[in-house]
Amino acid sequence: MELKERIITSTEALFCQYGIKRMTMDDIAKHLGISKKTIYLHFKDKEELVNTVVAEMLSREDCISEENEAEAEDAVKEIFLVVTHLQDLLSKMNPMLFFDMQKYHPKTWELFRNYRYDYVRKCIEKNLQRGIDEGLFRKEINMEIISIMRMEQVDMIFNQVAFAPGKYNLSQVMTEITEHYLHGLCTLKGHKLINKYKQITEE
DNA sequence: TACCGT
DNA sequence: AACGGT
Repeated sequence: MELKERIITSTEALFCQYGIKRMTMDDIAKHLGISKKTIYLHFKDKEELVNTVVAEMLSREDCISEENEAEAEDAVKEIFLVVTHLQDLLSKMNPMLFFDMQKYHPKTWELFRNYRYDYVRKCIEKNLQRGIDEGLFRKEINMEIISIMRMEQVDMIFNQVAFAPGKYNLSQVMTEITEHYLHGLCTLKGHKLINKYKQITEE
């Protein structure tokens, strides 16, 4: 693997484990067994490194979303796949990553926000249309409003005021909120699938 | 690696 | 004092 790629990959792993702030450029260099100077040969400053790492993670998410869409036999299943993937992702990530981004890297945070409002919302709308076409989601819904609501729901999971971290874990909150979302969305035909996939997931 | 500026 | 940057 090329050195620049190695720097990105290794930094991503460190950020996921410890957050951004706690990882100094010295730490990153040490973990790679290279000198700081070498990092600065490929990245102008820490800001640029952070940006590149996050952009890489987001572009990987694009691919996974497309895979989920193709693999799922219907729109309800697609939501289950997305949630499972998100839970897996979150379990490997230190939430500090998000807070550090917000607090110390506003440019990167904006990239992240834009991604959510452009790409993620398109995915949600596509899923809604799919579910309607398949007769699984109620066709009366306003897709724009519901897609925005769904994104806000996912944001809420991180709201530490609403969901005290010690009291609930992210997976549990995510599962509960998703189930509630599906119940408001589905037709009778869709509800049967919720129960079917729920049982499979619980096993 | 040592060093400087913030 | 600690950390980004040289």
